[in-house]
Amino acid sequence: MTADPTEDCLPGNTKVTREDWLRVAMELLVEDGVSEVKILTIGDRLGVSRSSFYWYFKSRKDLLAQLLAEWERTNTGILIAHTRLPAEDIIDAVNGFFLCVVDPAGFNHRLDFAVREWARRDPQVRAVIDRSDTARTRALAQMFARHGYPPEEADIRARVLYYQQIGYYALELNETLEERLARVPAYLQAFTGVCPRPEQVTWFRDRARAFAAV
Amino acid sequence: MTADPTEDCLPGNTKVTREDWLRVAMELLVEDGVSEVKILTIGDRLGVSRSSFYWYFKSRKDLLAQLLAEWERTNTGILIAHTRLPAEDIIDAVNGFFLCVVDPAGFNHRLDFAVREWARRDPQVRAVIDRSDTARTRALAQMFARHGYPPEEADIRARVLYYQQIGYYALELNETLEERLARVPAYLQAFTGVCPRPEQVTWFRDRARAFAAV
DNA sequence: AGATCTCTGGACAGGTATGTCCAGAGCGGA
DNA sequence: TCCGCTCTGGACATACCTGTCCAGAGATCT
Repeated sequence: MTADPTEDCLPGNTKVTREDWLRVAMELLVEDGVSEVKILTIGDRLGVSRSSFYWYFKSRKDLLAQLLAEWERTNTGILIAHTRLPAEDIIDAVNGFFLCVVDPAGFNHRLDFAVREWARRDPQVRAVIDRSDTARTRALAQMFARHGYPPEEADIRARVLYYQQIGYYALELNETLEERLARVPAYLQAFTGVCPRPEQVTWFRDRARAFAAV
Repeated sequence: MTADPTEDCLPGNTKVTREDWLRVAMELLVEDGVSEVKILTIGDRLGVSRSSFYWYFKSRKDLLAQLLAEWERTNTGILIAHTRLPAEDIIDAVNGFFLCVVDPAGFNHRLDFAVREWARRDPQVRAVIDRSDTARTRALAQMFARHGYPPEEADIRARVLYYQQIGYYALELNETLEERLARVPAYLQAFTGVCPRPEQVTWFRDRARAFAAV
């Protein structure tokens, strides 16, 4: 289904690569959750039999471990990087953080929730997530602290901001971009306690719309 | 396993009731998610064969529909009721709302997330959840509005508060009660923009600890 | 050309789920 | 007492998943 009909002349008898298996597995994880990451389903989408899978991977468990590593590398990495963008004041800093949640190439919230759901029934996955959540919250607290908030307040504001973002995505509201953008100044005020300047709101809205236009 | 050894003398050949099936199904939904709500598993826990299930229910789908209705009736009902508790000021009102998330007999966040996870792969469940989320957010906005916040600000504060709570539970942080209670004054300030009086913080902490002691 | 190495298809085994069927167990009423 | 009604156990059919095995297809190297 998703398999390119014009495959790039793979060597030998090869029809699909290990990366193909991983890519489709990740798609299924994001779209339908870990329980739907089935070797049979991926094979069907790729147009090959399951034997190919067992050539590249030891077992389904092996595949899932790769997906988890990929999640930690990308999602947590991207989020933390955005908390460290250069910023003149706290409003610009929060704007920078917001960028990664509206950027389609940034934080993948559907992947994040697929992994959280998975963790509910797998203690090892739970441990990996806990590590990421701690790192993310700390990075946000450092962001507030850099802009003059006392340690305790920086910690609380980091939690309110991070938990709220996670909560927003947990609800899967399917709001339009403009509905969200309309609330940006109010959110900035609520999260920082500071009133944003009009040009800061405009800056963020323009960047967000640019992502959507792509 | 969970079946009472001393069953209350049920009539005829009856070993378990329809309510037993529903109760254990709900336990499984809360603990392990909808994919683990299996007729075989419930039957094992009750110590009866699957035939009993098909006497009380048409199919697994039938059972799941009952569970969803039960969720909507309890979780959303309890949450909205807490937004309408009598309160002298906004701090007391938010305190009242917080009560239902620390009360073990109140809002069941594990059930809420089990249902949200379920909704990811079932559009009909999604529709039911959307209805509840809208009702919950609106009830919170009305709470802020009753205490003098202008409509737009009431809406934003409702969203920050509700999303943050959902986000907190989405992360499954497993904090201790005291860790959470230490942050209560800062949260109240962040959510309302008003500094709580010491006796208001004490009031909530005492109530929360009373629940934990049960 | 022939050997070799990589990868794939199809058959098979084993496990577990739902749903159907029917005989029969055990009270309660005529 | 015996009939009937409610509920249960166990067999059976069907489906779908993972994992194993092995023959063999197809490029590449010698």
